[in-house]
Amino acid sequence: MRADARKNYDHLLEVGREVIAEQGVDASMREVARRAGVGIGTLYRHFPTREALLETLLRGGFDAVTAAARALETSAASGDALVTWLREMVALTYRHRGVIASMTAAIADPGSALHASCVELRGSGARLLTRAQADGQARTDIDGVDLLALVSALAWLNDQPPFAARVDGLFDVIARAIRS
Amino acid sequence: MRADARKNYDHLLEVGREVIAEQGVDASMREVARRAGVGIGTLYRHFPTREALLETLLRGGFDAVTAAARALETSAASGDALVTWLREMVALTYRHRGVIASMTAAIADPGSALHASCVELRGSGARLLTRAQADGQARTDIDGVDLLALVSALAWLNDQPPFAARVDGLFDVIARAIRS
DNA sequence: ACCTGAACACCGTTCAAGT
DNA sequence: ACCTGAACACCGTTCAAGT
Repeated sequence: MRADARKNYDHLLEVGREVIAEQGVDASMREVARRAGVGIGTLYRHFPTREALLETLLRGGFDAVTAAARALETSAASGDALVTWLREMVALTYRHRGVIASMTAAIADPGSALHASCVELRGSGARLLTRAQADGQARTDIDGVDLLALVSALAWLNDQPPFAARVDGLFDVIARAIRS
Repeated sequence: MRADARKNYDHLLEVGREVIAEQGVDASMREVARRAGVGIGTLYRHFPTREALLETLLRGGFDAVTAAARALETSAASGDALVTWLREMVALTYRHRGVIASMTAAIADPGSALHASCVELRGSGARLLTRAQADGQARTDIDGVDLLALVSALAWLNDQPPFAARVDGLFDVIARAIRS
């Protein structure tokens, strides 16, 4: 990549992160280009679709949680490990408003650039769940998909102004239900 | 209202219901006008904002659930009555994809035409919860807002293709958590 | 190679002009 | 009174033209 292109690429990512932090994942691509002081065509040259920009922005955070989950797999208390994962997932979505919608869309669409990261994320939670279930630390009538659904639901609540303040308490309700 | 205006009004509502059923609450107003065979200005004359059309379309269903909840308040088993209300709420949102987002937006915005209906809906659930709590049929560390949050989360899951198939099972997880 | 911005096909909403 | 559709200010995305 040419030096000027590299500079634009990096700057677009930086500005993109800023704008998404302010306005959520539905922020306008044109707005990103404008703020980056770059033609809209330049943005689309580097990121052929808005999902492509989002993907580059979000993958890091997703993979970090997956990595953290790997570490949790060998921790002592399997029930606590599971709840810690839940908490990290909610925190992840807290950092980027609306990200959970991107995640469920990516899971549903194998063609999405975020698909692999999301499937791994789900797998990391599923392994923690299985271990907790084997230890009698989690109810056995749910699986990894249900787990992701429950954490996604909490994340969604976090994005809804009338409910955001309740998420801490609701987290406990859900966490206790999972540990039953 | 003049006869021709009345006809347009009714037809717009009918077509609007159709389009929202097909495409969810994010459907295009222009599409509604086109299908109704009417100028876009005519739609905006009758419904000054997309929320106004949505409100007219949704209020009936909301108020029906509120009315049903009133009847449940005097039913025998307070715990079962609460779960029945939960089930009706999820069914309500099942009928119109995406309606739950309109509901939380309406709750957050007192200026919304749907605000009153939604607040009443929340109140109807809160009364059923209070009664169940008094009977020892529901956990006492949640209130009406938490209840609406949980049912909204289920409704949201119902709108997400990767999770929709799991909602029945997850409903039980949540319902049991509430009755604890 | 890379950048630019006009162009295309959309959107919600407004409003001057017609009946 | 009411209807119409061009107009405005947006959007995501594409692409011919420039450097």
